[in-house]
Amino acid sequence: MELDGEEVDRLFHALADRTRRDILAQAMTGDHSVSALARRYPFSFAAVQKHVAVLEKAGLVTKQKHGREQRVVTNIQAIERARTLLDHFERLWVERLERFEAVLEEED
Amino acid sequence: MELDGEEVDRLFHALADRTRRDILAQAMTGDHSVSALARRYPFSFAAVQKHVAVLEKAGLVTKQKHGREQRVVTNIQAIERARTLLDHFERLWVERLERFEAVLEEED
DNA sequence: ATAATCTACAACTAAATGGTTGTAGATTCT
DNA sequence: AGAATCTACAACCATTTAGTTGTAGATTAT
Repeated sequence: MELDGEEVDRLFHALADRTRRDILAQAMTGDHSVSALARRYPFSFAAVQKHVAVLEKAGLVTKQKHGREQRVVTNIQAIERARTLLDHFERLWVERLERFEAVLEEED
Repeated sequence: MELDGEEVDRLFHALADRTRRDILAQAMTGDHSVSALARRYPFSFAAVQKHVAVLEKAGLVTKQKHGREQRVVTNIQAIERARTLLDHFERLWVERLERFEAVLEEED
């Protein structure tokens, strides 16, 4: 598993904004159109539309057309992906600790 | 647990850069000074120093002075924190699924 | 003592980010 | 048919970001 790549950049960058995290949380709990989401924030429709686009490029959401509306649907796999990446970081740390403990064992 | 706040912004933003993720991975596997880290990248010392500062403000690393060196040490709790935040997102999604399933049960 | 190394920080630049307004095409409502 | 709604996208602006070079203070090595 690679910890580099622009895909990962986009994923964490999308999560690094309060409004986008809130939009994502909204989309997690129910289906909302872009304009329904936009009404919840003190920003223009276009601003919220851009945030959704950032989430979409990060793979965190997709859009489904329903008539004139565009429903924002979460992609739970992208969250799993982010978690897996963090797990790999943690493992590096744990493995180092284990190596350290192995050395202590030898010293006995 | 809050999913908002500038602290969280800083955390995910720090992770949203390939070089910083790599620096973090290096710091996870062993102790390195800032200049030792800087030598591994095709950037100036100052650039790497800034990346470390971003990681530090995000709480992902701390610095420990050893003589003229500054050792970069990871703070595993910050990674745990990020994982916990992602877990909360996932839970929103799962809870929604459960509500949905409960409705289906009722219909029987 | 002097030179080399490590760090901190300021000043600068180009590009990206997050917001705005405005225009225009689809779709739905009356 | 005409009005209202939803979306897409361009153009613009202010701020932040990620890089640079340069200067200066502390510490270590010769």
